[in-house]
Amino acid sequence: MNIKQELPWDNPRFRNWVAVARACHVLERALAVKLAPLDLKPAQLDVLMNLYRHPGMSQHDLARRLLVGRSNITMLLPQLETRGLLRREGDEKDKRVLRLTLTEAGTELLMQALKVHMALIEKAMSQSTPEQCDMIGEQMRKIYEVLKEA
Amino acid sequence: MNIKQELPWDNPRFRNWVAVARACHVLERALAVKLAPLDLKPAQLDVLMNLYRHPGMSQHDLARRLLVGRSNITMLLPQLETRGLLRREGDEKDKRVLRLTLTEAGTELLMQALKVHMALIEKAMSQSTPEQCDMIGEQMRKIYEVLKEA
DNA sequence: TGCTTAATGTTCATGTTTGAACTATTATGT
DNA sequence: ACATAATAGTTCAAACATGAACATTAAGCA
Repeated sequence: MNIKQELPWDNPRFRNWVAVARACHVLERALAVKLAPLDLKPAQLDVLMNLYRHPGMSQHDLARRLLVGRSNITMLLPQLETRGLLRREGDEKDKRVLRLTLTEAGTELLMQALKVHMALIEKAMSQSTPEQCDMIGEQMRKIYEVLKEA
Repeated sequence: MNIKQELPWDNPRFRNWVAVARACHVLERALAVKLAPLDLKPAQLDVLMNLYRHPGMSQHDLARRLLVGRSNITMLLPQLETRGLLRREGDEKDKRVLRLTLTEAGTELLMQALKVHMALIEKAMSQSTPEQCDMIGEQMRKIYEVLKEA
């Protein structure tokens, strides 16, 4: 019985995806190290980034964008709110939802963190030509769309 | 004071990397769901895959390949060993190290899990041409090499 | 209107990941 | 040989993520 036939490692798609996953993983780890001086974790940076781009988001929307459970957000936010990085204010029309916005301090810290993040990404992506880089982004956005609801 | 100038989101490298991270994240989540019927987590699958490719690995080597702490491996292995999926045997020459190998059952389960994993990756990567796919893998391997020791 | 269903956020128990301190073993240098 | 360093693995407590059950509020519909 030839259990080994058609091994995934012979498949270019498999090997190449493994490379993607490893690159992601190693950049995430490096980011955690570089972010430590700011007393910020990658997950917290994700929160700040999303609130900057989408002020007034609800916790539910934030959870969906971060691909994370709602309870995770509930546990994550108090740390940032206590540090004065964001505000949670009840929506007037729908008393269930809490609207999230960055404070000045939150925006300030985000900008510092983005410098760190950006430097890492530059280091990683500067090896690709702009065309390659754009193509990668394009393919990845397709992948996200296909898997988002699977 | 123009804190907002030169925003990362205007930078193609940044936007494209964010797409990579999101694609990785969503595939990882989908994998966790599809693997649940086999009572296997993505982290455990990573262990099985690495032991299949590199039989006789030490726990330390495994930790380094998985980009994870050694204690994580210590906590992870007993679950798999108790299920009879792998063996841990002391090295003859160096009594500190434990050599890891898959059992028959472990190999069998790995093959089933790989079918699931492969199907997901096919779904994701089949949108790219073989040339695009190889280019992506090539760039990602470069990124891994650059960030590995940063 | 009332009743049912759905949505938002929280709580809590469980399982996972991490890093520092620890033991045991091997390597190195004098 | 002996003391010192380094290495492999474990333990433990703390941080973190997850999903189910829950309270509150809103929406749909008879």
